[in-house]
Amino acid sequence: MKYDFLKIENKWQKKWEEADAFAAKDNSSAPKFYGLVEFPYPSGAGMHVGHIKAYSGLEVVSRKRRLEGYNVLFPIGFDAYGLPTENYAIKTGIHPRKVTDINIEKFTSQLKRVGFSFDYSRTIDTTDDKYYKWTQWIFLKMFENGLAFRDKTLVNYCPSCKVVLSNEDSQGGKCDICHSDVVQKSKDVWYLRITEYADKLLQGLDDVDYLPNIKLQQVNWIGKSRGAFVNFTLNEIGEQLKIYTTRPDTLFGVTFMVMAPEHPLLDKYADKISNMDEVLSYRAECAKKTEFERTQLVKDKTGVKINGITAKNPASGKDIPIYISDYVMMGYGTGAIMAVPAHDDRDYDFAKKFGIDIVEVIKGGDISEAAYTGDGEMVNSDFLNGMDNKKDSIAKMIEFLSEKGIGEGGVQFKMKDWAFNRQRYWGEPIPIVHCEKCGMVAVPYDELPLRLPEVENFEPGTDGESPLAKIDSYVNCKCPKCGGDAKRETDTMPQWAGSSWYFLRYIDPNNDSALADMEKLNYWMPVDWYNGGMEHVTRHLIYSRFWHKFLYDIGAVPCAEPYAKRTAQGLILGPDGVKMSKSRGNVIDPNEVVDSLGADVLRTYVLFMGDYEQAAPWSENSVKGCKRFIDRIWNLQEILVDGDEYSKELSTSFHKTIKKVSEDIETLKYNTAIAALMTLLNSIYTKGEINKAELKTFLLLVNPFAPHITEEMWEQCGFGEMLAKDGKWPVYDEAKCCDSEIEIVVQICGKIKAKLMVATDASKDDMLLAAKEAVANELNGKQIIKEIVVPGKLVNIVAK
RNA sequence: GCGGGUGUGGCGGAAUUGGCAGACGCGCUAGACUUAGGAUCUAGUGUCCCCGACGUGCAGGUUCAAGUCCUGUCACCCGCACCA
Repeated sequence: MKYDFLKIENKWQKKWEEADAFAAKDNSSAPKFYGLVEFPYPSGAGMHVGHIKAYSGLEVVSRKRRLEGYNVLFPIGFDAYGLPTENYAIKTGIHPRKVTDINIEKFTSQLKRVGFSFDYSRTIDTTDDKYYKWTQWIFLKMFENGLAFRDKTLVNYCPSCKVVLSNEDSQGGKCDICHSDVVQKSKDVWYLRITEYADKLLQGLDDVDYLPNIKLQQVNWIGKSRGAFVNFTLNEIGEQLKIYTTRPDTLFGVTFMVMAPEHPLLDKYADKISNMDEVLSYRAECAKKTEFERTQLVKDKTGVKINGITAKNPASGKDIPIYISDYVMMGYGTGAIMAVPAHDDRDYDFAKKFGIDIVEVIKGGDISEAAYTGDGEMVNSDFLNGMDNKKDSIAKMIEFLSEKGIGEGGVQFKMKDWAFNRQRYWGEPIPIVHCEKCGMVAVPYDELPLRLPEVENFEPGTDGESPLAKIDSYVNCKCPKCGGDAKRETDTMPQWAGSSWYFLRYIDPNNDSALADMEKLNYWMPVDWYNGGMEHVTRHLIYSRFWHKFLYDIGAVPCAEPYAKRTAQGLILGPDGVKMSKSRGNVIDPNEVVDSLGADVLRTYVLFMGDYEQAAPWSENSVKGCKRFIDRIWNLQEILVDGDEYSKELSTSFHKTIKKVSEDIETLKYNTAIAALMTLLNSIYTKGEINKAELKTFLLLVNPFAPHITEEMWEQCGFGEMLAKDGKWPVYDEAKCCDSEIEIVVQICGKIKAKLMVATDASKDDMLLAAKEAVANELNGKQIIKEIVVPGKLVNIVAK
């Protein structure tokens, strides 16, 4: 009888739903497992095969855990605020709320058709006011604690999307949404002081089990460096110019200084600078450059010498010139540097171009040719001379600076504060009121959620103003503090807000008095295993860890780190080996695969196609292999015989496979787990029959990958009503994992000469004896020099 | 430039501590069944000068034994990028 996958998959999806088969229990004494997958943005295009792969990994783990007796929380939700929906609304005039609801419904039905065992009763939607009430609550807590603040600074601005972008959203100088060039613009923006948590975010990595490359990316992103802050006296005005350096050992080699073009000291002492007009025009030129242009012109240094102000090298006492150049950024360190051309490539290029002295202070290179950035013995450095630059001179110099009161050791981070507002409609309203008398005032907690008002026109203003600014009834309000006339903040939060704490809400999705109940948090947190895309490792993952650490500090959550373990899946490429994209026309629609081959085949294939963590191309042919696998499982019913224990012939294979599959699922090696199941299936067909005990185990092992067919066969064979309810994950006996006899290889000088069977527990001597007998002819007349015996593997005889 | 990763048949990919390279799947070849086969089943399938030799990007090295360890080198991919 042919396997009617459409009918049977539908049948079990309904049964699971009716039986609430995958609901997590809140008051359970069973051990818990919290598996988390990155919740999707419900785009109009519907699900992508990438989603299937991302969810299938932990889906398999979750199903296995349930069979092992765990109380499993495996939830799903929707990260529904964001630009695509808003842009669609602008284009079509359909309200984003409506678009979002339609898309969520579409996604949900697609997820269910794949048979994912999510607990749908806990589904959350970040745009639901019951949810964003708590997003706003967290924001207010941060505001209260001085972590949310407003500042006028240069921001990354996308002229096309008309929004301010965070550094994370404008990597490479391109807008993350529309990919046009980002420009620098001075604007009043909201920031979250994530830098305050830089050290905690770094240290926390020691306590979690993330893939090494994920950790590393976070470490690099946080970018901690050790060095020193040094004050250089400006001769003509007596003021100090503070710099940051990681190389205090080279202080004697400082022959000039460079300030960022935007440095505020320039404006303060404009009257002392004789060529201020030149300075201003250079500054204007830099502001016009996009981030992209600034990084493109890496080689060619530009700058202007500041006439009228010089600095004093605090070590050598020499007077040195000051320049401005856009190779120094206002956003890192202090916005000014000490330049050591002999030992820094950039300073070297600049000095060569502007004809500045180059003084060697570390031996080892040829500074007439290039900067020497290696280590070596200190020279031309007074009290440091003769020392090793790495070992002693840094400490010595910092000591010298502290004594003189002109500097101290310190650290810097590459990570910047998080620009936390967007001039857009479809986002969480920032619950702040601007009052002329009281300044910025928080909306009282009991007025949350501050609901997003209805608007006619979602288009942002040309001046980068939020659409909310056009709604007088929203903007004009009373100050919660003094009761006087005030205006509401009209910017909204960025998309990353709602996703920064969603995993907490799954634990208690309907709570109206707290973001989640503490007792439940205590039971479920932390997330035991979080899987998602590599692309979120520097943004979402850092942001959410930051929020969580803050919530921990104010006592709202019970643990310091949200995710105990984090993994990432590789991309599914198009059949042409290139990243799937609509424009390339190489997109595979998971729904079509479900329709034509079935959900079990789709699920199995995305895990079988290659290394889970590596990118792999979709293959229309290969997927058929998984279809055959599923069909062959169905046909096992034709060779089913009675029997309540494993047959002699297959016992070892079963124990081995249970072991292999159990272990591989825990280490993301789904491809080899499935391969082992295929191998076992082949052995069964070779034998020609399978007994009930064997089939039961086989169905259980396959169930996490292909739940529908295994449920159906479970029922038909009378093993029980529902595998998901009454199945128990099979156990193996280590002692039964190997046969009594094993094949070993006999080598002479490393070349294979024979293969033979020996008892698994044969001694080294027995093995050697058997081996010598097997290759007696070859050894004739030769002198044996060495004999190597590896139990259970091989015998190698070295002979001349 | 810096950091990380990957190079294995026609393809996707397997290979505990160094111990039979190519598991499993696709594709391909031949056969069976069939009105038919893009269904199913059976057998075969790294290469070549095929009783033997050669084979894991390339060149060396260590070892009884190297895909795995060491040195050098090339190519591709990803992340960051004038971070002082």
